Amino acid sequence: MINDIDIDNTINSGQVFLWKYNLNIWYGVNGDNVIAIEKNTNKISTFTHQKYDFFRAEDNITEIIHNIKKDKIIESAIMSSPGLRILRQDPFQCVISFITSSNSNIQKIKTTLLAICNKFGAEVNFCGQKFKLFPSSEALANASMKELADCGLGYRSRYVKSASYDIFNGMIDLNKLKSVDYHTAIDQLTKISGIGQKIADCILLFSLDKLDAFPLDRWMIRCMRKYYNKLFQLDEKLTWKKYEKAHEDITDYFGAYSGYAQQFLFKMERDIQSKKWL
DNA sequence: TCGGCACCTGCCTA
DNA sequence: ATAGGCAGGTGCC
Repeated sequence: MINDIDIDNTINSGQVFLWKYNLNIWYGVNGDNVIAIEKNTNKISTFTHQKYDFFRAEDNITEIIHNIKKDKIIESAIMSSPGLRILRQDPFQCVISFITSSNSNIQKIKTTLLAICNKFGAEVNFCGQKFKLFPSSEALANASMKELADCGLGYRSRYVKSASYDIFNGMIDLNKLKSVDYHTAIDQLTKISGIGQKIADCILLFSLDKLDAFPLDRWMIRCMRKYYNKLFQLDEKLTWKKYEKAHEDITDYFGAYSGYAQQFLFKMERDIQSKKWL
């Protein structure tokens, strides 16, 4: 239920970038919607009023935690971020967000995504404030390389443009990926230029309901090597095959909700290293 | 397959 | 304060 969710822990766990905090309320852009949630009361209001469980309040968190709690390490990760949830984001925004995230950092990702919204997104009024919505795939597919580069995308500009085009013209149907299994979905997503295994895992976990996705980024690889070197052997740098193998071993261990385990561990490790969030 | 390397550029740190 | 290295990877050879 919604009151079990800790908004600070959830927003500040590296899943989303277009959120800001003001006067006890968190505001976030999600596709063509803006979501406001009051801290402490967790009272939600949205721009479009559409019914959409963004915070995954309907997840049976008790069962999920019971499932993933396999050892002392994950147990302490769960304890240190109570109320942390996986979010259910707008798929297209999620795709662009994580293409943008490659070889970058949270602060810069946020700056770049804000620039993209400012340049291409529709302006709306909500809660007495102005917001820029996330642009459509059509808008970004038609953007010029210079316009995209001006947002700070750098060499990722062409990835954003071609991914937007692939999605706009229907070559990739993101919503359809919600109803296929993990492997089918990851095969489809990694066809998109600029999306490798790690970014595909993020998209699957954060927007396409694949709770068994376990993104293995630099931080998670470091984390698994630090705490789980007895259980899994993974190199600093993973080849395609080694990523697949590690992912399989890890999800065999943590189970169907491995993605939640990943999020707790990721959050814990970044907090230990005092890394900044939003 | 695997390993090595280039890559935009804003942010952070020494 | 300011220059230089680095950052939640990926594609290409």
